[in-house]
Amino acid sequence: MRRRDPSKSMARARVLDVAERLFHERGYKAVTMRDIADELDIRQASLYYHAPGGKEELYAKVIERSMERHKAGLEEALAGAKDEIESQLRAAAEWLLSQPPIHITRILTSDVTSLSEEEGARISALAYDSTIGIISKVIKDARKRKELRGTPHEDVVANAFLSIIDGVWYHSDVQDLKGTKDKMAKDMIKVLLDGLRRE
Amino acid sequence: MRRRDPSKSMARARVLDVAERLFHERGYKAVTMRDIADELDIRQASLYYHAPGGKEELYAKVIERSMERHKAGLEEALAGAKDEIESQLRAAAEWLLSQPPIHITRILTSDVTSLSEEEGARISALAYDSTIGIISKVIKDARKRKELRGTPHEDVVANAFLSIIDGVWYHSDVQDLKGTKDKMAKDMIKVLLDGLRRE
DNA sequence: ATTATCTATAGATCTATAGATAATGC
DNA sequence: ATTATCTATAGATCTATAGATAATGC
Repeated sequence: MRRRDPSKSMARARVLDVAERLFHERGYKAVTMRDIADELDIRQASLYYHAPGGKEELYAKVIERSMERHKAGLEEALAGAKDEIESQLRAAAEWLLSQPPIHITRILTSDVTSLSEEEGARISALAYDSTIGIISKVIKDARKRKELRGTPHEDVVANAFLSIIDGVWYHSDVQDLKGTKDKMAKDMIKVLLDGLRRE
Repeated sequence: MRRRDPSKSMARARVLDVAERLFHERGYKAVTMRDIADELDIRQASLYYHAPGGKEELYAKVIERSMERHKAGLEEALAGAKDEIESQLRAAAEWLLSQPPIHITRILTSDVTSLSEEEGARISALAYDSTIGIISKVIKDARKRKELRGTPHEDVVANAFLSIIDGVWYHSDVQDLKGTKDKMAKDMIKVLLDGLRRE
């Protein structure tokens, strides 16, 4: 059984890593194949050895991998948390802050509009399921346990939660804010939860 | 005194309106001069009569105008509100929901990185001052009045507030959620404030 | 033979300019 | 003359393919 699948090689993984970082940072259209090749210190054309499907397929593969990792990471974090909303959101935040920011709103509102309709719909659904959908369910379940009041809609709360994490990343990057990202996230979760608990 | 400044004409205003809508919706790189011209039903080259400075300058002008309008809109809304945080945030939300979503995070993290360093820094500062900066000050002032507890950092809270408004736009667009945008925003503000009030 | 690069280049797209055309207003 | 378009096109950038080259592993 010869291992000849280039999808398993180290070089291939490096390509995906670099592409993922750039696509997440700047978005689909703002990243060129040359940008990715430059970071890898190879020629632009050489990139097609690892990404024979072209840019759109590379983006799709990158986002798929990233979203599957986030889905697994979030589910694992939640499995390790107590059956209680604060413990769960803290665990989710801890996972999210261990990864670069995902800018999920930009993916859903901007990036996917540059893809084919089919691919865009697929990526949208996957990105939603792996992030907003997971947190949304956590909120829903906490409401079933009567831990939280019944409003606003779970998806809006989940989106707020994820945007807050991205915001923590942004503000800890551009400003020299006292306190770590973890502290900022913890404080912000406390605010969100105290608000959600009032009836 | 002949009025010969094309910046005052109706056609010019239409160009800015269309460009603003597209740039806000998709971001700088995902919008081409042809996209804008197509929407205006003119040839791509004709666009340069109204935008002689080219794409980057058009983007800058569009964002400037949009940000100045938001700054004025927010300040006016706040001036008409009671000297009390809930009234102020509701007024700000009402203004923001009267306008298309701004996706401020995408502007700050993605769009500006495609501009020249100078222009990017200028647009970043302006976008911040006109949105996050305004709300941040509202939070700060409410803390001085002891209406809110002292944590988390105002900018993180302000960013969360604006992201929540964008999220309300997104979820009311893609889903058929019961309840209006205003109701969703009002509920979410209540949550945020109840959380911020606990000490 | 396989893996991973390279050079060269085609073709599409995108930004931008030059100069012509037509309508309107002094 | 001014305003607002148009056609034609240059030049840059971007995606993608073809085919050569070199190193490594059976």
